[in-house]
Amino acid sequence: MEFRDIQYVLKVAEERSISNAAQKLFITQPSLSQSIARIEDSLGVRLFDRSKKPLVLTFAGQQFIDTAYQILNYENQLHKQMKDIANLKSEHITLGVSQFRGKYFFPKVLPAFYEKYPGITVSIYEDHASKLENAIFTGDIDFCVEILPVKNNELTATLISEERHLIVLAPTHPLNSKHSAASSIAAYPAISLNELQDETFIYLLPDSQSRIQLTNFFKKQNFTPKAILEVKNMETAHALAVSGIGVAFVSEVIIPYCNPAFRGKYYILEDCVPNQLKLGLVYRKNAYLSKAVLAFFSVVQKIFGIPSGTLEK
Amino acid sequence: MEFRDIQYVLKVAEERSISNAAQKLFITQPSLSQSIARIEDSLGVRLFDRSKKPLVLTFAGQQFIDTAYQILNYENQLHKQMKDIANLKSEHITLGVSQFRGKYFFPKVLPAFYEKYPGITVSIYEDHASKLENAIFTGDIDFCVEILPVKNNELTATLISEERHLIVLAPTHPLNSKHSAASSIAAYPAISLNELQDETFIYLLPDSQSRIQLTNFFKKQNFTPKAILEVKNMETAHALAVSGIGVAFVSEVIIPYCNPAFRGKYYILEDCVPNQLKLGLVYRKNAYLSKAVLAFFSVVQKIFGIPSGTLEK
DNA sequence: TAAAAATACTCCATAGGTATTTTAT
DNA sequence: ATAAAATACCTATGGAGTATTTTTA
Repeated sequence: MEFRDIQYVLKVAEERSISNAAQKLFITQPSLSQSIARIEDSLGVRLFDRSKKPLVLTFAGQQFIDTAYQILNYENQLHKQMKDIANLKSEHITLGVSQFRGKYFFPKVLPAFYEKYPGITVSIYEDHASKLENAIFTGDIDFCVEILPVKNNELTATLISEERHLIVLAPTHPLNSKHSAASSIAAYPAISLNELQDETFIYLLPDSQSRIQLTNFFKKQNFTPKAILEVKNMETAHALAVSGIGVAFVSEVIIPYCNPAFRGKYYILEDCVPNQLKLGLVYRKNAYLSKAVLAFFSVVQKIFGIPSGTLEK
Repeated sequence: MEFRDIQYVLKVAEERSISNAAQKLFITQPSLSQSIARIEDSLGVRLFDRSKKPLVLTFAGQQFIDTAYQILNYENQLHKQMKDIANLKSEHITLGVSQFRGKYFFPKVLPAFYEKYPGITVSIYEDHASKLENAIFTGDIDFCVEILPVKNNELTATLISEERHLIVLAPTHPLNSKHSAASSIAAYPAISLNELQDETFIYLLPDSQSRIQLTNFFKKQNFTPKAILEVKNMETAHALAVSGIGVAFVSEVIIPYCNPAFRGKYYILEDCVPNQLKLGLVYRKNAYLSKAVLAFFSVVQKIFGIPSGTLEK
């Protein structure tokens, strides 16, 4: 029993003639005669009563075509499903992102992605950065969005953007008077570590790239903050800095979303490499990336644009 | 896409290993690898992500097995249906019978048939004998039960029984005194045409075998009834004869079913060939007779027994 | 007797096999 | 280092072909 056999039987039943059916099936009559006989033999029943012309279905034949029709139905459905996936009209991807990042990433990316690939559904897995890489290995997610570099060297990444990380001071901070600070976007004035010698630094958790890279810089510069405060959330750090508790090192992405009344004064940390952190799409080395995942990557890259400037200095 | 392919994919999905699946499928690993690759190529999608061991289904693979499962489901159903028909656990036959005959035939035959072949359903097509033969040609029925011989020579028949046809007189008829007539079953006294010279004959319709054979006999004997009355139904003819309207020529089968209070006196018509009419199962020459029809034939023949005596004298 | 189906045989495409290399843990 | 999958190449089964006979309306 093969799909071909079913199609042959259905066509003969439809035409009530082996010769005519053979024509429609683009095979010869003897070949079709043999096929029908072979099918009947293998099933142990006659499907057609040849003692009449035009030939007629037996009871077994009627039952056969009823069930066979269902089979071809599902076979067609199967092919359609696969074709839709091949053409990216249907698919599903799962991606991980930190709770902090999702707020800025998805509103920027998903509308364009859904517009271009309406059939592809996206599952979002939100967790702390530390857990995302693990989720890749368990297969819970196809990839994740993270600040590079990745910790696990079984992983690799595609760079999608660089975002500046800035020192934020309270609007009332005395240091502001020393600089012509811009409080919003675009070019920020530079500030040096020396100037921040007496400040309380508001740190993120130790496993965040933002903190890792900042403290590595401090070590290289033999700089020790006067005091330290540790919080989980970058937005909390920002808010504390704006209220004058200390200084924080935050991504520029949070500024546009922040109510202007609650913004601080922003500075680029002088001579600091990590003032530009790299955002990447992270996945397993040698991972199979479905067409849908690659489609998502391409949409993300188009939206973020080719990262400008040299990053590896 | 063949059923084999589906089974291969399902087994690999189940085992999460091509090698293990190949073992279970009794083929070699390279052969199965090739098959899976061929299937994926033909569908244009990857079903398995080989970048991990044990390998894992892609989204397309999940969709595939969901639908493929349905297909195999219906394929199994199809094979079961055909097997049941081959084993006579399921089938359907349609048979024709005259309205008169059904009353005596089915109560005798169907209980035993249903007992032996509970899966075979029987459709009954009741019509006048004249229309039954036609129904065979239109395909409305597989065969019919009729008094032989058949009229159409495209048909043939299997003899199942002979039934005596008897002259019936009213219990009050003067002729009874000349014979030691038994009013019930078993041996009946003979009566000659001469004795019936002055009787009114109650005929059935001209196309009934009972009448055809009786009137042929009359012609051969140069006998002409004094008067004729024509009715459609043999039981009506019988009832009229019993009530003294005339004499009728009726099958012995009706006697046991008849209330003894309404029986007549029964005689064998002397020297008359048609006093034994042949009942047969009638079907097209060269007709395909399904196993179920043949099963029905065998049950009928067993119940009626091999017809006794010589019929062709 | 003419059209359809069955039979006899020949051929080749492809599923499956063996041997080996590549890949992943 | 080892177990699994992929690749290369070979073999043989069975579906489709042509030619012919048999059957049925």
